[in-house]
Amino acid sequence: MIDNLPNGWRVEKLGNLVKRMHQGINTAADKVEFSNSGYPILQTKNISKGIIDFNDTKYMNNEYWEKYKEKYKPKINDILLANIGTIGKNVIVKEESDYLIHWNIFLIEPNQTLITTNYLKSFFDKLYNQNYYDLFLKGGTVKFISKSFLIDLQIPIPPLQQQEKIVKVLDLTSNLIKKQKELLEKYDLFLKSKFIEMFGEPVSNPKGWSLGKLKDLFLQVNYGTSSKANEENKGFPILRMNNITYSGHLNVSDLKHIELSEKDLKKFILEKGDILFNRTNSKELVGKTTVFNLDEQYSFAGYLVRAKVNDKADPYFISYFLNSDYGKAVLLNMAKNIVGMANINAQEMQSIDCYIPPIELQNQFASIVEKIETIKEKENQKLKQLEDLHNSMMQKAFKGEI
DNA sequence: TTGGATCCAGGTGTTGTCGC
DNA sequence: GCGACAACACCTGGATCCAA
Repeated sequence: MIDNLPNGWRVEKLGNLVKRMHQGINTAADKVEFSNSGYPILQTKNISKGIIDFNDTKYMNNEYWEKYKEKYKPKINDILLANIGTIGKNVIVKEESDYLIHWNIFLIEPNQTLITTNYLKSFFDKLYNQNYYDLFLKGGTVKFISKSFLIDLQIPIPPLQQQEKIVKVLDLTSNLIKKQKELLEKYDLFLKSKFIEMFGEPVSNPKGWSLGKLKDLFLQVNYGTSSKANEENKGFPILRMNNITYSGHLNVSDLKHIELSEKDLKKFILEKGDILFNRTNSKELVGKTTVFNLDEQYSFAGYLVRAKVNDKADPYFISYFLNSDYGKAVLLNMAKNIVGMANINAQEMQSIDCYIPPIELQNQFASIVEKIETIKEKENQKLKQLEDLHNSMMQKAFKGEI
């Protein structure tokens, strides 16, 4: 895995670079009883977003805390590494706080005279990005990485000063990625606030637009195909529920295909400007809406509803209306829970109350959306380039090439 | 067209077992 | 007895089938 390192570098096993490295408290083996208050026990899910998130933690009482705090309480500059679930996700402990870690997390205290916390974290991140851990998973139904794997993990070690330099370079590209993502989020926020600025809050209708129902704005509504999709790329790509994001964008990174007869082509092939509405999903996700705006020919699945607008409405206006806070609240309230799933049928969707601003104003909004979407596409390409650059830098960094 | 039922996959928490 | 590991259980999102 590691060869041809520059002068001054060496390869060392992780086990020789840490002061302590062990899993957290085994609540089952140690017969720890959880309680509703007391000291939090951090589990994998609490670090899976790359930060320490205390939401949805379990607690232990004072008796257990006193017994286990010495061993299982993280200190500043320790690294917490997920051992199960989102394996390899890790965070640096930056603040002193009273909590313990569950055994699904490894607590790692780097020996700062040999390796810096930031350098080790960068190395863990590189392995995670490369899916390296997947090669060494153990376990049956539930996979995990073992302590022996971590102890023997070979790490290229430059002098401390160079470790800091490498971290700085990698921080540079990861900060650029972070800023690029923030920029993209700002474009979305801009469009949401532009919608409110131009049309007013839907719930109060401060501009006094005429009122109606969504069905007043539709020319045609129909369900997608109920035929089974294939993964052999046969036929047309088919949009499914996972191709519509919660915020109302199309994501075609994961596609299946479907073969359509001549008769079904007209019925199930999308046209630019079609609205897609997710009728069946979990309660929170049902009602995801987007506008189809791609040049290629796509079909759509039966749990999506396609609506074509009449001359009173612009599809972007309706999509942003349904994806507004008001729209989401209406949809959440309307969704009927089936077993594990929720549903809003086409009739119910069309019965949603809405205001109807002049079509000229809606078109003006749509034109702004299209301009922003064009800019976002370019910014997304930049983001992809930055991510490629960051990955390439990580590869080079740990070979001593930067 | 609609929605109830079921299945599957992935993620995560809990419990059991084995070897040192 | 303890730690490491294996397996079971459960939850959730997503996909599909099928009867009405």
